[in-house]
Amino acid sequence: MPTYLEIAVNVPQVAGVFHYHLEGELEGEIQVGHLVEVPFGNQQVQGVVLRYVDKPSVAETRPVTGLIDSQVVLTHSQIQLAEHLAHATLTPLATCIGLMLPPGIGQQADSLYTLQLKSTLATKTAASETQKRVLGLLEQRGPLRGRQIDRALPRTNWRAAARALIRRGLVTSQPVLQPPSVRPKTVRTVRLAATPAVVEASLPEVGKAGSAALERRQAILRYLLSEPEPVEVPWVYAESGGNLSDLRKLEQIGLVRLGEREIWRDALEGIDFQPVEAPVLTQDQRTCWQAIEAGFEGLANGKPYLLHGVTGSGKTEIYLQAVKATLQRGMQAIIMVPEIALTPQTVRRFMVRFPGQVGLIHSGLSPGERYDTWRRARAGELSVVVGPRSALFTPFVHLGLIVVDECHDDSYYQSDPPFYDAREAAVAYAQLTRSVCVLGSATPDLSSTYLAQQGKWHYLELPARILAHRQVIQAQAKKYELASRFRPYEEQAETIDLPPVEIIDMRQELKAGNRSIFSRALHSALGETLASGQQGILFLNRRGMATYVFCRDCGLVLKCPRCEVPLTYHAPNQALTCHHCSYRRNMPKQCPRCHSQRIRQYGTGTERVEAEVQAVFPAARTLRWDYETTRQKGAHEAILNHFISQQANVLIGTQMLAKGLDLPLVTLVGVVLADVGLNMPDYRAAERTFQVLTQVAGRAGRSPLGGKVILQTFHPDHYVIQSAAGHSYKDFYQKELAYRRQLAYPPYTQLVRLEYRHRDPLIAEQQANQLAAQLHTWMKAEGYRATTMVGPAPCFFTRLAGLYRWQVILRGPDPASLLRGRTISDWRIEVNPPSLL
DNA sequence: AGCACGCCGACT
DNA sequence: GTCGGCGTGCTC
Repeated sequence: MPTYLEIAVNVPQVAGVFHYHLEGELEGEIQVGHLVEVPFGNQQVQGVVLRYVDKPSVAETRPVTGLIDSQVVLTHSQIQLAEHLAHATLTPLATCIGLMLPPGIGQQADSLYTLQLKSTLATKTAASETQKRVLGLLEQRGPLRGRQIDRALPRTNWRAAARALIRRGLVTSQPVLQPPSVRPKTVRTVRLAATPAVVEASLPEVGKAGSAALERRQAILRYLLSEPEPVEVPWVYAESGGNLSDLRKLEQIGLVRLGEREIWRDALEGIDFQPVEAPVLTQDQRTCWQAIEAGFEGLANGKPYLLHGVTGSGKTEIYLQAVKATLQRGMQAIIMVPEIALTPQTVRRFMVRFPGQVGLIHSGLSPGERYDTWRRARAGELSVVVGPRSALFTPFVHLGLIVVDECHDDSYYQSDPPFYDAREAAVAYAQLTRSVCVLGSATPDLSSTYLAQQGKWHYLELPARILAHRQVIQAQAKKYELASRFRPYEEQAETIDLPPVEIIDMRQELKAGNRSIFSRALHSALGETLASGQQGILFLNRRGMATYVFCRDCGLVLKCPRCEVPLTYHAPNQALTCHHCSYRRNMPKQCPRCHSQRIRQYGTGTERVEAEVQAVFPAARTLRWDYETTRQKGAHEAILNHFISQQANVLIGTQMLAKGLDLPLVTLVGVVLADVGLNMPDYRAAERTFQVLTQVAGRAGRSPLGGKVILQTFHPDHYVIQSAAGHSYKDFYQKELAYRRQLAYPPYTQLVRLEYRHRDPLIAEQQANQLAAQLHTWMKAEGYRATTMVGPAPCFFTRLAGLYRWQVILRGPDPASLLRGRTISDWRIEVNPPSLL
């Protein structure tokens, strides 16, 4: 009776699982989680063993043909997580498993195409253009793999042509499966292979008398006589002056044996950190910590903790306590951060507190380094991993804690296939592994807070801004010869209020004849800041860069009469379009409300702001921090250091400014136009604007110098502007929640977004209409009465990389269930995406 | 009729 | 990803 296995094959298009049996020497060797090689159709492919089965689902199973890595690649919990993701995101299981393998391990099947000898003649009789191109390519470059031909002949259906050639016997194809492209790094070692007495006796005979080789080999042997363990060969070379050919010669004689030892490629190697003691917690922190500590005792009921704490309230210290508790229990921790480059300060605190136990994952790692971090975690050599969303897939066997720092950040959502939300996955994974899960933010997503309010998550709050310990503050105050604006907070810490926010009505500025992008208030505040040697930040909401149309006199924004979504201005034909329903109209000559002529599109970039600052304050040293200036590796850190070391005094930037940076000497934050983001045609536009304004306002006044925020807007009464200016999350939450309920958007419904891309706008539109009709049929047939369809309509960013985009949105209690089990090829399907642009 | 090509479904 | 089966449209 053979052993049967259920295996997920690594073929991205294949959703199902398949049954195989074991035979020969593999019997008894293969475990759940192993990466194996199996036949699949005509090909050899990789597969992951999911479970043993008693009865295969088919009469005839085929055998597993090889074991690719002797260690398992997935833990049992990871297999469960992959299954959860496949279900929740409508993604094939094999694709979800692919997320969990470090890059380089997973290899997909391919074919090697070889030209047959009679080809020269055949080239002439080839029927089609594509066939001729395939033959020509093979003639020129010899046998090629499918992926190489893909690169040489993009956007051709060369596979069909190749198939015809194979049928005619002009070309042969042979299935190939490449071995993993990453392997453990090893170093050569050497040890004595004979007894010391034998070695001593052989010393005079290991080379020609008087030769340099003899001396070198003798030195090698003498050194090895003093070393009982195998020694890495570079040491031997350094000690003896010998080389590899000497070692080979000695091995031939039988005096030494060469071996190999695995070594880790460690990106943190050579960096020394002094361990730092944990500070005493404040009362608020203690309360939060006690609740989380109960989770470690199994009292969390599997519910995650939402840690809501204003900027600088000490959330990281709570995470550090949780990590400490995890390690004390012999378990491991995953710390997710939005983007390492933007949060160097947070990352450093983990490395300093737990020296030698922390692994970092970031985009700068080589595949080999990433693979080694993954292997060290699997081998139990690391206990803490800090990284972006992919850090969740670290193969820890005894996971005890998952932290999601700045959990409101959109980078936790992978917006390319396979689409998944690392926050949702983290919560699910914590439940599967019975780990404690802590999600922290100063501005949690509405949906997260809603879950906490419903009692489905635990809610913890850190309301006070604790910026530093008393001694630090007093030292700073002394340095700047100032009376501190901090107040004592409990015994050890000091607190400071969030900075005051001044709302500037830009309509009044225009009426007063000020047409500059700076209001008079911002102009004078910036002048004062520069004059007193302090630093300022000017923030632009780049997402709002899309050109919408509004009236400079009354603030009216032109919206779609059907969708209540701002219309978007398109320069080429001067038309306005709704990106939800395709409504179009011409650009009006005057404002429909106040009949002012001053109605036009709006958009401003960082370059323009920088130029403006320099024009008004020629002595200002400006620094731009945006997509353009941070493309180079290490640019984030360079810009940050430049600013922190006061080589610049005005930092002009976009979203990145809102991430958890600690810039202590910033006393002024100017938001050039607070409402741009509000007018994006997206149900979360208000939420995102509130989050970014709150976060950026939190950058000001983090030192004894204090600080203030100036918020320029055309909508001074808008609830987002008002709540952000008042630092009132609760006000915003309540108002926004009411809107969501009214408009049936999350958290009251779930969404599925289906997107189609094509070079030809007409084909994209046709496909969208066709799918919409199909969805209607399914919804009707299966009684999806509470589910509504929005669209089809062109996406907000209509054209991306030369492709036209159309979308259909499904909104209802569980729209994903309508699509589960169906295949909709060529469409990108997202479940609960954070944005509908 | 014979061939190429596109589409679809199966692959354990 | 490959393959076979099928329908369509072109050429002989």
